Amino acid sequence: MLTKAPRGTRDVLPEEVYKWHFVEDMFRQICHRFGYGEMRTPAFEHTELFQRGVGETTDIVQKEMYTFEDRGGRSITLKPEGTAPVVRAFVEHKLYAEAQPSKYYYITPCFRYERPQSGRLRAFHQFGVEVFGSYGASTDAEVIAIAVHFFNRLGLKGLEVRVNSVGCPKCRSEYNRKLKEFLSDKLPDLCKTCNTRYETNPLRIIDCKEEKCRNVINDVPFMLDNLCGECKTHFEELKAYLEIMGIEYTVDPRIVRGLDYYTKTAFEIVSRDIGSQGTVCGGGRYEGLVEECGGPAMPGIGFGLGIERLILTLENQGIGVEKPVGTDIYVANVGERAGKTAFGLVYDLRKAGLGAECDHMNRSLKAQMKYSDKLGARFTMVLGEEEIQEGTARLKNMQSGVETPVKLEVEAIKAIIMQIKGSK
RNA sequence: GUGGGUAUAGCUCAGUUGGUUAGAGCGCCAGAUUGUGGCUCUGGAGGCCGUGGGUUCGACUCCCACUAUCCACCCCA
Repeated sequence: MLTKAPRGTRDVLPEEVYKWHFVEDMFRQICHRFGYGEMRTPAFEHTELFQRGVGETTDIVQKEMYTFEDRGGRSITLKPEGTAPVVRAFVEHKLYAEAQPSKYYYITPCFRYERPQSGRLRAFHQFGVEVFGSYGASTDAEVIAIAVHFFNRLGLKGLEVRVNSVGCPKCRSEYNRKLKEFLSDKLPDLCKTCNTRYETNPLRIIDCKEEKCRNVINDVPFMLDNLCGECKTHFEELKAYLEIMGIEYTVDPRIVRGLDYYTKTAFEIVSRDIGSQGTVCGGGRYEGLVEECGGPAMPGIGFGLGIERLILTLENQGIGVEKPVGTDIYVANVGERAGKTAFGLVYDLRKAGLGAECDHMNRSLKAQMKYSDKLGARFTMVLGEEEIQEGTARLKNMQSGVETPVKLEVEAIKAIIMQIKGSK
């Protein structure tokens, strides 16, 4: 136990963390370009926020939350998703008083108690964006565009954008009635979870994967075909805006997000390269959530994007991320006095902004050379009595093997190294 | 919560119908004449064979349980 990370969690070690840096930097850059500001919220919130926000009938709230009582007797929950906390912060800081729309992005860990499998962890990470205050479908399209552009910039291929509309409270209750009517005499043919759904959330039945249910669902009326005028217009506009940007998509009337708060637009972006948990990005519009969380009646729209799934897709598509070279120069030493000199020089080089390294293991020169090679150092310099006496040494370019004489001064060494780095 | 697979060195994996000192490749460390890496060669360190029971003269090998892990369902990112 002591030496094992808890089930469903993973360590990201230095040998792969550069991939995380790469996607994080890219995501930040793109969000800033689209006019989104970063929001950081705590890893945990009051349990009630998720019960109200995510919805009592959802699997997440019913059986997947990490909930505990803190020492002050409060019920606390590790965040299972990113939207509710951002909504809470938006309301708490009265950001609705600012000029609208308000646009935010976040990078956050999330926690859900589930059976781990490929692309599914108990502690995982999400990129996300949320926009508040805009009813227009152009906003929905912009949000989708962020994700699409992000994936394109990373060089991902074969991702499919699927869009749907799940209607608003008005047309959905109408539709639910129609749906229940349609299903009323078919209940015995549905699975047991769907029989529960029939009462709690009939919309979810059309998303069921059970064989027996699918047969029934085949000619079920879709929400998409029963939208009210407003929702219908909104969906048509969304598609038009996507076309303006040249974003390819498919309409999938079966998309039903598992979070209760979605209205109108629901979408997902799916990868075929990472096994059965293929949804890399999922989101939609939520017009009642801000009010539900104690704020003014104000719409929102956003998405969550799974970072582990994203990196999995990257790897499975063979997209290499260049591993940054950390060590510009390795200073090897021969003899004890040289060891001290090298140690001091390395500190000076680091202060001057270079990645520098020296021996800590009392190794032979040969072993130090090997080590320098393993570090991937751009240059290696050997310091011995002779070099110290003369105040000059040779800088060996580890790729070409060429040695260049250089004065033992930080600026002189840096000049040569920067020349090579700059040309890369 | 349900189902299936797997568990041997740091990593990837061999391991005979159960038989005595458990192997390989990679990695790590050290050497191959004086102060120079990558290739090659030699040597070395490193295993409660996931944990606990059972069968047996004897278990890495067979049986059971537990745990972990992987994959799928479910759900979702």
